[in-house]
Amino acid sequence: MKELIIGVEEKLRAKEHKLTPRRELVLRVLMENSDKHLSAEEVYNLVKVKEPEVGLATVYRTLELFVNFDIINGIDFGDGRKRYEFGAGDDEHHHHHLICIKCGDIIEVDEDLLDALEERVTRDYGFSIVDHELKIFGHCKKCSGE
Amino acid sequence: MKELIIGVEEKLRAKEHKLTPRRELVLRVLMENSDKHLSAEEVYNLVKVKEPEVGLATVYRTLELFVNFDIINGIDFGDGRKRYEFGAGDDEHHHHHLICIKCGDIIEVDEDLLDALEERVTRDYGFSIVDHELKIFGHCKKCSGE
DNA sequence: TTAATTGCAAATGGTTTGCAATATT
DNA sequence: AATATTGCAAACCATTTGCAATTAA
Repeated sequence: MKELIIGVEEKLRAKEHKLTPRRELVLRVLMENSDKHLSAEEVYNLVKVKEPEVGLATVYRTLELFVNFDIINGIDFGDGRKRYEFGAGDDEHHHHHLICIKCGDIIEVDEDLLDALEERVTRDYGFSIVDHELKIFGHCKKCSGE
Repeated sequence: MKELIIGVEEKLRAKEHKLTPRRELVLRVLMENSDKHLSAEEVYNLVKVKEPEVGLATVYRTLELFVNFDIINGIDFGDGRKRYEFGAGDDEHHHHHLICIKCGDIIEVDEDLLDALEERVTRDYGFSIVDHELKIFGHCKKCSGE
């Protein structure tokens, strides 16, 4: 926990930005919910529990800042709002999402299963890959068993 | 061309909907640009060339209708608006997209390269797959050669 | 004291909706 | 006549932005 916060602080300071109390609050909420994929408004509501004075715009600006610093990244699960998760960091380790279309649960698949596919795309299409995003929709174990 | 239109008409009629002149106009624009991924507003502008009286809401409603009838599907390429393409139809044949982050070009990859991966997800996560969506971001051949 | 951060309210932009007018069955 | 479709303008909703007040270097 603590180390992560310090890590973020250093990351920001390295480019002349700071981890203000408000930003740290946002970071803490993200950390405490790293198993979820919170939307900006959900972060806002959770931040407000700790500090009711914080404005929604600040949350949006902080999330944008964190995205730009590769601390988190934003994903779109098709529900009309961006959601955030801690990024894979600099090590380019991607992960994928299984989205249950019944209960809305999101299951993370940590292994990167696309290596073979990426090779082919690179070779056959002359396309140099920077990033990818795989979403698999279906029914999770719980929801398919009924 | 003609056959596709008739096919759509039958598809709609089967569930008591009709292919009105306005809807056929939208369909024609989509067909004439099936190599692109038009947004609602782009469709609207192209429809207006043929028939300036058409309203934007009609275009949105028509696109929604076509999506519900599995004639087209909407995808989000991360540029803040939905884009549309003819669906794979009933045969469940998926395809993927390579998105050039420099020129914005979208290259379709017709083969479904995810079979092995899907098997693993089904087996290891007990997740029964309904659909998937793979977007690969990077530089296309043209843009990486400079 | 100069620049960055913040809260608020207003603006934005893609999309949806209420409603009255029009067209279809 | 009863129902579906359409255009228009207004509403919606997540997100962004202008600005004045506050805070930090």
